[in-house]
Amino acid sequence: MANKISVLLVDDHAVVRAGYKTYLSLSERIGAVYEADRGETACQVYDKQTPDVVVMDLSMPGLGGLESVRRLLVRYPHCKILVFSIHNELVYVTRAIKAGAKGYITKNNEPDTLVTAVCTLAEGGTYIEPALAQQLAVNMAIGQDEAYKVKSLSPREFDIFCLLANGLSTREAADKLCLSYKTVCNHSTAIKEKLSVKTMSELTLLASRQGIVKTSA
Amino acid sequence: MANKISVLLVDDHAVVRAGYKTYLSLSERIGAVYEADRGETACQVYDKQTPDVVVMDLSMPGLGGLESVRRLLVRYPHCKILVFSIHNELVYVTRAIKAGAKGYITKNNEPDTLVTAVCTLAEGGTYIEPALAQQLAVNMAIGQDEAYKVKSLSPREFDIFCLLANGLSTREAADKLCLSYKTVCNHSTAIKEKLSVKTMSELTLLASRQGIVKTSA
DNA sequence: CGAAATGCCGGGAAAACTTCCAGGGCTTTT
DNA sequence: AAAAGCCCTGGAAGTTTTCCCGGCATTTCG
Repeated sequence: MANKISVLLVDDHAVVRAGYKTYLSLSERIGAVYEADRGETACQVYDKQTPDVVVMDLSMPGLGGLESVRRLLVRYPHCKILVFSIHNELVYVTRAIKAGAKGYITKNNEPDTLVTAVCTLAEGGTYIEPALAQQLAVNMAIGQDEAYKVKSLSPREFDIFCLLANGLSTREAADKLCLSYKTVCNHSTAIKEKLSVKTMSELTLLASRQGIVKTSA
Repeated sequence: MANKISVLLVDDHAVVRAGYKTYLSLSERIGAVYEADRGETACQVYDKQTPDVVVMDLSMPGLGGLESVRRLLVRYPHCKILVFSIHNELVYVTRAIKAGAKGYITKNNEPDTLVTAVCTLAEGGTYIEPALAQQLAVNMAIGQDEAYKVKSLSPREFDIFCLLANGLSTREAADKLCLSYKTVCNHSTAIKEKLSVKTMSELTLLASRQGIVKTSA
């Protein structure tokens, strides 16, 4: 039997981290559980502890989960990241995988699933929630729908898409991303082209259907 | 000193419930902590245990948090519900309060805040996260009730509002209404002014929240 | 009834925005 | 090394929006 698996939990809610930690500690295969409250600090903790697996929440203030995944991988190309999110939309799954995550499960699972996934990753495998993996397959087959089109956006385009759909003006989005306003304009045109919509309203509606913007509880 | 406060935790994530429970149990004022994994079961548990306070997550599969609040209140008009959500947007707060919740706090708070809120509700009070309560007050003062603003639109403006929010371009809306496109442009400006939004996306999001456009079947 | 208010319609000029095109830098793939 | 894709930017041209204006019809009120 190998050594116990060490885990780094990244989530901005202390309460939530406590819950995960409790469950992870129940498993005999899992040893130390470190914590970080956001992407920025995750790097530092990783540096010190070099955990076997990183469990990353997607929705966090600051960098956000996806960007955190990317940055971690820049510094530690071989680190194994399991994204653990509340979102069960396929868009997020594919984004996470493309960003370099080795696994994706939602928080709706039994706690055991988290342990299983962590172990799988520790052994060098990948773990994607079965239900989602299946949907993903079906989706591939159907091919030509909105989710597919959203997936066709480049990472940068997706960022801008989210901001614009949430009501930011071209200029505000540019400021937020530290880009020229013309750049965002050009991306915006490309996005509308790829999603085959003509107006910003259509774009927002599509985003709403895809669960990328939230309009109500 | 009164009896200890009994609490019912409603959240679909077992992992998350565990975290809350741990923290709640640290307080001497809090006694039994029951759990339910969704709105449907919350009623049953409430029936058996009649807890002093219900702590309800907003985003849940099935009924969803808001609807669960309403249903609980139908059966138990005096039950004290504290909504505990990740959302810090005012929309969610107002909806929760309208649904009959006695308190609202976000998950970004220190765990102690949850305890404080639970105690306040148990004593018959209300607890709304200070930062949000302040925003809400400001919001009221300014008169930013979205529904109210929509009503302030003239009949013609409302027509145009609907068309634009549904994704039509200014020109298409003009054609549809047999108007000069300049007219629609001018109306559009007035509409945005009245609704205090800057972009078409914001306008669409508002329309979506107000149920004026439908985003999903 | 006259006057004022409000809603509706659109023109012109100026400002803002988008589109189209072109180019440079970077990384990954072949 | 070449090709391809993404990202960023700028200029020029085209389009849209804004702002300000006046005209018209209806309603309200002194």
